[in-house]
Order: sequence, then C-alpha cells, then structure tokens
Amino acid sequence: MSTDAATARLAFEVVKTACSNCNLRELCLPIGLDPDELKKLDELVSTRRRLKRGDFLYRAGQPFESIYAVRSGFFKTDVMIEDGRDQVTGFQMAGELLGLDGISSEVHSCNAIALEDSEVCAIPFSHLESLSRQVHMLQHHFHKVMSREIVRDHGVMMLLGTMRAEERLAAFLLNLSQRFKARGYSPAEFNLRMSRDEIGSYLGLKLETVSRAFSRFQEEGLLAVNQRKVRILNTAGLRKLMTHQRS
Amino acid sequence: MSTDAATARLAFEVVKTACSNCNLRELCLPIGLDPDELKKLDELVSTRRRLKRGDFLYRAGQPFESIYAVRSGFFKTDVMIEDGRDQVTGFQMAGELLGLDGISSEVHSCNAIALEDSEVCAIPFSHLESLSRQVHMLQHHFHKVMSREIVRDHGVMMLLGTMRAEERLAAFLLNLSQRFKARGYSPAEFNLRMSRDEIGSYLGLKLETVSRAFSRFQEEGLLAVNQRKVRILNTAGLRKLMTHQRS
DNA sequence: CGCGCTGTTGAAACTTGTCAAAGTTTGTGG
DNA sequence: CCACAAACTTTGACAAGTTTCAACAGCGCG
Repeated sequence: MSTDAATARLAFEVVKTACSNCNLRELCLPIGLDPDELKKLDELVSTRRRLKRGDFLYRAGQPFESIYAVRSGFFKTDVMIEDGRDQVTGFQMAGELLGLDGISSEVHSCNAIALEDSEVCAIPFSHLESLSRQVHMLQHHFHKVMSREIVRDHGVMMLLGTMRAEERLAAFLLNLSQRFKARGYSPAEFNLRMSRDEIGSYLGLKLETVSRAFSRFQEEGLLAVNQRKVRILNTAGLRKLMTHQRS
Repeated sequence: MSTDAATARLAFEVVKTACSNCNLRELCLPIGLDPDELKKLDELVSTRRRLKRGDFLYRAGQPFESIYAVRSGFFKTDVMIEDGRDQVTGFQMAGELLGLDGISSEVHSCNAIALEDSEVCAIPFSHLESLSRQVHMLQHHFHKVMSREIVRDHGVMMLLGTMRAEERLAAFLLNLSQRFKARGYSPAEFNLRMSRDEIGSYLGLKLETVSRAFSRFQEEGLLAVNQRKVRILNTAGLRKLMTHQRS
C-alpha cells in the first residue's frame, strides 16, 4: 500500500537533533526551560524527519504516537468526511506543533502534508507526558500550546461564520504576515506555499472566489500579487477591510 | 461594574461537592481513576457554583484561574471581536468542561453564559496541573479532553466551511441528539435551550435561515418542531441530508 | 390584557458558487 | 534545451443559496 510505503521511506530520513541549539526554541516547546531542563528535553526529542514536498507526515487513521514540531518548511493539515468533502484545517510553519488532534483517540484525525521540503522533530507523546510530570514549566507550556490551538480554532470559526470572502482573505494574509514577521522574515513580502484551492478550502471559499479577491485587492492597491508571490502594500487598508462591519 | 457584581454574587452560591459520588464521573474528568485517586480529585474540586439562566460563568478578559465542569444545566460560549461581530463557539452540557481557552493567555478568551439554571464544579487549574503530575491517568485524560476539543473544533470548521444551511442544522441536531442520548435522555425528543439566533450564530447562519430550515425539515417529515421543542422523526433522513454531497 | 420577545414567512437584493474558456507556470521526457 | 502535458490561475456569465428587510403570529410575563 502506498501509504505504508511512503511512511516507511520517511523513517529512513532520521537525523539526530537537539532543542538546546535549535534557533526555534523561543517559538517552540522549550520556552522558559532552564539549561538543565532543556537537556532533558533534548533526550526526548530524539529524531528529526525530512519530508519532500507532497509527502505525508501522517495520515488520518494512522495510530498516534508522536507530536511533531516543524523545524523548517511548511505544512497543511486537512480533514475529510465520508461523503468526500474535505477541508484544510490549518497551515503550520517553523516552531509550530502538529498532531495534537491525535491525542484524544490515539489515532490521527487529519492528514498532515508538507507543502515544501521540510523537517520536523518527532516528540514521542508518552515521553512528553512523563517528562512533563517532572518539569513543571514544560507541562504548563504544553497546556498553553494546546489551549492556544483551541483559541486559534475559535478564531477560524469566527472567520468562517461571520466574515465575507474579502474579509476572510484579508484576515488570512495578515495572519501569515504576522507569523512570517515573528520568524524574522519580511511581513510585507512572501511566497504563498499553498494553491488558491488550498486557501479556499481553509477559508471556506471556492478557488475562483479567492482568485477574484486577490485581483480585487490588487486593483485597490492593497497588494501586489503575482501567482504565489505576494507583496502587501497597505497593511492598514487590509486590516480595515477585515474588520469592516457587515451591515 | 455589573460584571464584577455578577461575579461576586455568584461567589456566594458555593456548595461542597465530590466527584466520587457524582453520577457524571463517567463523562467527566474522573474517568479511569481508582478510588484512591478519586479521593485526591475530590479535594481538588472544592467548590460548586449555581447559576441562573442568563448568568455569566466568566467573561472574556477576566483572569483565568479555574476550569469548570458542568454538573447540570446548559451553557453557551461566545467570542466577540472589536468590530462588534460575535459568534457562539459552543454549547456545553452536563459532564463537559468549560474554560480551556483561558489557559493559553491566563485570561478568558470568551464568555460563558448559562442558558438555563445550572451548576458547575470549579477546578482550580494550578491544582489540576499539580495533581496531574502525580496521577498519570488524570494527566492523560486531561490531555485527551483538550485534544477532543480541538477535534470538535475541526468538525465545526468543516461544517462552517463546506456545508449548506440545511446540512448544518441537520448536523447540529444529530449532535445534540447523540449527546442527550449519552446522558440517558431521549435522543429523539428534547427541548432546545437556545434561541434561533444562537443556533444561527453557532452555525454561521442568520436566524431566519435557521427558522426556514426547521420549517423545511418539518414539511419533509424529518422532525416535528414547535418553538423550542423538537422531536426527531427520521434520524436516517437527517443523516442522509447532512452527508449529501454538495455538487 | 397587552407588551415585548421570539419565531415564522415572503420578496427582493446580494454574495458566492458553478460552468466554461483561455492564459500561465511547472515539470518531464525526448 | 525544447516541447508538450499537467496543474494552476484568471476572468466572464449565469445560477443558486443566503441575507436583508419587512410584516405578522404566537407565547410568556407582568
């Protein structure tokens, strides 16, 4: 089966890694740990996996064993229901965690797919639980990370439930911009790693609607778009559009 | 300020409670604990609070200190953004937890409001963290509960992003039905605790659209609705409608 | 008994989706 | 390195679904 084949192939690409000299430690799990504690975490995060664009990090239905921290690259997660409908539930970049949805049923509930060549750190979950019984700060931070995911999801629900197409796209671009900025990249100019269709799926819109919204933003001088290259020309304008009352 | 007044008033309505003789223990945090561990949890869950319909359990912006388990009654949570838009993010019933969103920033990120007279158990979060360092099963179960909330949110995102009005309402009713059933109530006949407007807010629809969908379901013999009293006549029909491919 | 709140229904307006066609980029194999 | 195919993007015209606005009905509470 190609699922297993892909997974097996990935297992070869394993590299030793360490949080203590990772430049994402301020974004990722190690926040607030002292050097001693960080050393313990190093032991926990034993393996790194490289993925090529299009590879699955995991698939819905596979047993859950580890969560993953993105070291580099870009991912999407998507869920699928029986009738064939699917939706992108999130895009993850460096320092962000993947796989939290699998804890509840011990089976992954979504697919995680690399949108560009990427690396992740695998964190065996049972080890994380036992270490977080010793390291209070790690325990607390992990709870915060899970909670933050819930808050983020509420934000997406708000977006899907109350915003119109252009507001959604503006919110999406501003969010991306802010996340690139937090990682030291330009907040104004970046390459989208995902297609119009994937953006649309995330935003609850058809790809044509996304494309039209991009064109409209360009006409209005809010941004310069060329295919997947985006330059934000008027952040305030986008923000105003995003929060523009509906009625 | 009426916010503080309401909160202060609630603080009076405190009653001693115990998980070990709570008939919700199979739905709530205590799952899987042995009698010894359950005893420790009893000490943790020290207070019960009674709320009247319309009372706020907590408000967005208030400092986060405890999570709450619903003992009886019915709640909604909603988020609000600056421009005045708001959205119901969930409805909670007996055995379900409230307040998980507050962990990330130590401030509640939404409002929790009783939709009928209700009782909750307050669980001081720092105590929960320290107890869950001792009781592995509690730790693990708590992680599962948080993860389940993430999975649930993904389901709502799916609903909001890909389903049309009638599909959304069908999904909502089936979900309610199943939760009532799990609590020993009739899955086929129940009273809605929320208004059309609140349902609409949760489902990303206007109240008129919700109302029309109810009328349509009634015309088609799927259910009998009278105001807030609902009787499901054809579960399979609702399920089929819910999963009916869009195109 | 009447007032206010909630729910229902109709018609028109608006937003987004659907279908279709053509342009553009990317990747592959010769 | 070119040629061609496949995948992705843009744009237009029309259709469908949902919201908006408005009027009215029903229920519950004082």
